[in-house]
Amino acid sequence: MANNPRKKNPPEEDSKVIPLIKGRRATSYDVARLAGVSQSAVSRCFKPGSSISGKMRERVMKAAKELEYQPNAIARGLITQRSNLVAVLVSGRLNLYYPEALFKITEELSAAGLRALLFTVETEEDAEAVIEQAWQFQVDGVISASHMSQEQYQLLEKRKIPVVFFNRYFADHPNTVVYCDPTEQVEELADRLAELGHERAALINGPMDNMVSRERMKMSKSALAKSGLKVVAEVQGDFSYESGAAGLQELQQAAEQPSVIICINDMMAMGCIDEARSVLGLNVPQDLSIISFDGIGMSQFASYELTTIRQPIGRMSEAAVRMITERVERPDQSHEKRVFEGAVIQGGSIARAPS
Amino acid sequence: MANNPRKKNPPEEDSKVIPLIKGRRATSYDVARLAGVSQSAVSRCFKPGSSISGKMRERVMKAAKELEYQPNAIARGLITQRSNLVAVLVSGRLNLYYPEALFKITEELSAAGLRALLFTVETEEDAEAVIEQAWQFQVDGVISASHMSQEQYQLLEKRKIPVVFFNRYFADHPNTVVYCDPTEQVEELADRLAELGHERAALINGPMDNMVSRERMKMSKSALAKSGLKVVAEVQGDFSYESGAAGLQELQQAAEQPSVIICINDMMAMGCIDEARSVLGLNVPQDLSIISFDGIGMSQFASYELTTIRQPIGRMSEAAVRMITERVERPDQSHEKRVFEGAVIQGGSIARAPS
DNA sequence: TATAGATTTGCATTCGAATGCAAAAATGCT
DNA sequence: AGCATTTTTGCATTCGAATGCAAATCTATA
Repeated sequence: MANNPRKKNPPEEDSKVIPLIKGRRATSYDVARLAGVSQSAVSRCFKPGSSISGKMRERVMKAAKELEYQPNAIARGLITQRSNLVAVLVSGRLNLYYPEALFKITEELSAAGLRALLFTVETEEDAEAVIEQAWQFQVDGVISASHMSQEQYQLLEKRKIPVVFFNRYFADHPNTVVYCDPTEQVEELADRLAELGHERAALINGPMDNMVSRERMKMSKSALAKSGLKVVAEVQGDFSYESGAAGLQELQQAAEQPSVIICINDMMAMGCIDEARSVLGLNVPQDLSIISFDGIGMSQFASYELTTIRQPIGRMSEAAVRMITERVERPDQSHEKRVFEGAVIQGGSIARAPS
Repeated sequence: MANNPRKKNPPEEDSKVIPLIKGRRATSYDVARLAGVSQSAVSRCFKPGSSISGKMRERVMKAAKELEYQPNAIARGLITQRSNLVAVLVSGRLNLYYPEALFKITEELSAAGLRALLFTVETEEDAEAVIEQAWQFQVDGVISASHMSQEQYQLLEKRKIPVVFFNRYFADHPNTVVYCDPTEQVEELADRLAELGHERAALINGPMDNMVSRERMKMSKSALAKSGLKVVAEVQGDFSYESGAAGLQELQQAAEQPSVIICINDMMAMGCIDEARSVLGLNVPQDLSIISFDGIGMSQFASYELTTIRQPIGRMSEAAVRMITERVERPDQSHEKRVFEGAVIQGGSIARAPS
């Protein structure tokens, strides 16, 4: 093609005027030509903080508007080595708590001038593939609210891609984390349960390969112990509504029956409540108290009104985005772990223990 | 920098060997150098269908593995004019039906070798900004499940960015659409209601600026009329749980009370049921029947067990992705509208009309 | 008005991979 | 083996914006 504005050595034939090919997207060269300035000038106009005179800016902007020019983020990314893309890894299946966080994170990223490249990750094998994809797309950072092995994390570190973990972290490895620690609130609730005369509790846990799940289980047990409640049984679910219902059924087998059940997330608590009411014919909370974790929107629907421990998702999402932008700017700064407190939502799913 | 492998006219100083700078990401040149071949060869190895001998491929791949080389999708996008990015526009706030579709769409895109660039859009002004962003990032296409004005759509068309609408379309403008048409199912349900002795229905509508909402309202009314039911009142909500509850309260003012309420989506139906039971002390379905649209996962929780019309979200998402890939390949092919039927979920939220 | 200093502008190159074309190598055929 | 084909390979250029550096213009001062 001879019609390249940047041809370096056009031996004979000189600068044919290239009409803007109909339908072709305008480039900085097109704008430059129309405004009668250099391409550099156009570039500088679109980069805040560049040295440009008012007159020039005006001329360029006028031409840019006429051609509907917007800088090509791909080309820019190539030269600046910044894609302005952040990979967001979420797990969708089981927990409605993710969408809430996801939308918030996306909005915050957007406000920070970054775009969310969304990946769904259900297993560690998924994570493997996703990490390679993210690497190919030169993402500036990763926000992970899903599965990721330590090796996978280390690979990202080695590649100098900042990672912020959302509600999970590696204890024996420095990392940047946003986290909600509901320990105090669990203790508060355990106290409250003791006051209400409860003595026997059961747990419906989440998957044991999940950190949040393990932590919540641990803190629940120790809080219960501290308040003098006994754990009479525990079963395992997978965070889903169905597994909450199934968990309650399984608990029926226990030698000693609990008067209160701690569900490791809201979704299972809802399954548990529904099963208790509609299958076992129990009244919640009169016959059986239930508490849980997360505080997702649905948990306060009138059918459930869970007494639960809310995570401040909005603030956590904000923090995650702030942390990722900071790490993108200064990759070598030290790691940080931001821990938020939970907040008890006084719902209607606990009551005095039946006598 | 003299250490550029591609320097074109290095007059005196000749090809210094450039050590791979520690930590720098490997490029196709690094791989080429290590394997002792040309950069083109490396490029061809990573492009399926290129003419490459087995021996060469092997050598290159070995070097690539050693350097952990993965092609730079940004650079590739610049030259091929394909970013492999698809903007996905969703509205998060009100309807849990979006996350379900969003995750499915993301997975399908991924399977098709495309990445989802996620944008949350709550208003048409948002859409404006989002469209510019998507344009800057050279997205190959847009899947829109949210607000978008006809002007905005035309702007995208003019820019030759294929758009697939998810559950919305412009009637007087050709466009590519995935859509669920529950007309038959509404008629089926209306018939069923008539059989159950219902005579008076009320509607809780969604926002009138929303097409799905308007269509569902219209088809509900005509189905009810056809089956001989009278619409005694209608109120407007905003798709949210709360607005369903409020809607029911508002309906209490009506001169004639309905024995069945049609909610334009599940979320409002859930609000409506909860309000009926816990505030008005009504039994659903004995005192009041309720039907709705969407068939989101929650609608089948035991507390609700909605009789609703499910959209085949999985198949719709698949179709949306297939359509976007087709339009990316052949931008000038004619528009297509894929209409899926709904499916009645026989829940427990309707019963014989009270006498 | 001349000149030093500050500011603005343009030139040329760069980022990393893809690709048309021609040269080189491999293959088939007589 | 010799020549015509076919297949591989490499060279050079391209995509679009950013930027270091030098040239050009403007401003301030004597």
